[in-house]
Amino acid sequence: MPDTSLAILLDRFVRRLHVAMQAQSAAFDSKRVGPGGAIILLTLGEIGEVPMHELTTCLVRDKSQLSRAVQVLEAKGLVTRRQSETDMRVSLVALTDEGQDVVDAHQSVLAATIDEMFAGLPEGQKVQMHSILSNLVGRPSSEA
Amino acid sequence: MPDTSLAILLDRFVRRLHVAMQAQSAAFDSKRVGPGGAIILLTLGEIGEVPMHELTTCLVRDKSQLSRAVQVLEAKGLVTRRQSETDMRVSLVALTDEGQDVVDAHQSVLAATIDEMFAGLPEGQKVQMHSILSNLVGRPSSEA
DNA sequence: ATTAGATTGTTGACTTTGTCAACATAATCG
DNA sequence: CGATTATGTTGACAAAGTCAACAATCTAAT
Repeated sequence: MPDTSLAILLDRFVRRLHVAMQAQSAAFDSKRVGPGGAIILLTLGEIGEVPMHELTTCLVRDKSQLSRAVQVLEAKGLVTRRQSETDMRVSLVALTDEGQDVVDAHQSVLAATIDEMFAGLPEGQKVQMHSILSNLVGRPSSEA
Repeated sequence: MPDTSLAILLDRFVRRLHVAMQAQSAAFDSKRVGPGGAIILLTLGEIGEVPMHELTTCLVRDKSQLSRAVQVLEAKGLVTRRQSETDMRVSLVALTDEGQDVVDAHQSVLAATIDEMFAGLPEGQKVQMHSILSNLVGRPSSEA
């Protein structure tokens, strides 16, 4: 059994989670941030105010992509940006109160959806998976 | 610790795997099928000849998306399509020999890449993750 | 101190993925 | 048979990702 199947299963799981969320999106994504905006907000909710370039390594996405996405979130009043005082280049992104509300809404639905997917299987597998993933990518692990 | 972090870690892992593969793609993706084509071919390699609609449930993607993607793969000579004899609507998709070669190439690189990502952590976590994912989405699980 | 180089973030232009509705054909079921 | 449902294709679009160029700023070497 090649590792390939792990990749396939992984893709399938992610995809299922994705469609499950999309199916409910009308009900909870009041600000219409979509999956793309949601992951940014959720990340900000976890790590607090961060410079853009740290966001790009956290989310493993191109800086241009995040630059634009954050602009949209800012326009919706969900995040703020301010210039760092020690380095004029970096702009620090943080959730607004309104952004935090969106995070809360997404979190509860997401948690429920994940719980449901894990519902049928042996206790503790969710925690186990969390632990493995945490080992895999929990740390920055930049190879630069 | 909300389940949200599981989703974030999951996204990060998938993304890392993705960029790791992309970084090597020039070296092994000789037919330029890209990630989108690759997952189709790999799936076909695992389950053999299947009707289109089964592919869509396996890959959890829109039928239109797969319809077009398969057309491209067919044009490249990597898959064949033939009409089912028992149901004139369904078209069965299967790998060609050339398609199998592409699958082999992708599999070895993918397996090596995954191995490397799991390299630092305790033995057996890869198998454990495979098992959990298999429990989660291994079966068709259509709720229709 | 000045200049060469690297870092940070933005923008432009583009490709790939994903989504949704309309449609033609074929099967199924009353 | 006729109504409905399933299968796959196409059109039209939206979202996500990629790559290169750029201005501004910091860093470090001379």
